[in-house]
Amino acid sequence: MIFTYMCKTCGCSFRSRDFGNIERFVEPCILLLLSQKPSHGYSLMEDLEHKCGEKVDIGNLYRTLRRMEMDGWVKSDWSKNESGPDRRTYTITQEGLEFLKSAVSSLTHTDELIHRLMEGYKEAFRKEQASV
Amino acid sequence: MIFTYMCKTCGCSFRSRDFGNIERFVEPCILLLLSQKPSHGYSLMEDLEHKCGEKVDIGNLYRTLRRMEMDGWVKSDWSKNESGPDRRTYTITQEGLEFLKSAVSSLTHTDELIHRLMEGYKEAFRKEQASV
DNA sequence: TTTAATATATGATATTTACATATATGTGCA
DNA sequence: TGCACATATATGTAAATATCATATATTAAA
Repeated sequence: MIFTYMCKTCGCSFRSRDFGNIERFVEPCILLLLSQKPSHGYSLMEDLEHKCGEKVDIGNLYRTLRRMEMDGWVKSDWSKNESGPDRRTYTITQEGLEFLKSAVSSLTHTDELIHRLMEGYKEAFRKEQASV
Repeated sequence: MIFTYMCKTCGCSFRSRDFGNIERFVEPCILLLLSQKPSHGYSLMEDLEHKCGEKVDIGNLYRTLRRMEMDGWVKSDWSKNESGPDRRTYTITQEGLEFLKSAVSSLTHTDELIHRLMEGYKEAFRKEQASV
């Protein structure tokens, strides 16, 4: 999800990610899915979209999973697949469960910051909203 | 706000930003403050912490303000200061007000994704929470 | 005169994301 | 057989963003 800006000084257009993205938000989403049952990258891609509302770049997802294994939050093993290429199946670890818990806690704080901004916005633009 | 990870394969430690950060979240916070009255970088730094709960790196803040001016969301003028160095005073523009509105809208979506994750977490770990 | 607070700015580096591309297996079909 | 397509994993490159350090200058206070 990207959108385009126009530079005011030289007129060139440039691209940026859509506003509101939480850095590495996909990681607790992956961990929550894996806490229910082990899975592999391609399947997680579909579940992330349908169950978590997260459209992810598949290349990024595979790199993220390898990094999460480096971090000790998941571990992986190859599993045979009769109806297609073999799969690298990921399982959540105790450390992964602990990070998931701390991530939910951090997101509570993020949520508070969002609400603080939205409340301030509502208060500042109350009259304009009333007139609409 | 940063925290430290330990690499599981080589034992090296490395640093990352704290979890839960929203990319460029400081920008709508700045715009909301400027929608109330024009201000300058150093003063915004203090207001961002006390009114918005956002501790910002001052170097990053000045660079962000210059970028926001490039984007057309604010404009700046130098103003004399008898009790210290002169200040670059920023004023919000109509485009800035429009971006603030769209940012609040995007953050509503971000908020939904956070709540979706937190609800899923609560449901998955209900028993553990009950036993604590 | 030296220190601290105020005030703005940039250089270097690390991290994360976006987009493109490479590789390989199994299924269906013409 | 040859081809397209879905499945499946992975990496190369570049852009965007954040972190940390540092530079510069003014005013006031110790």
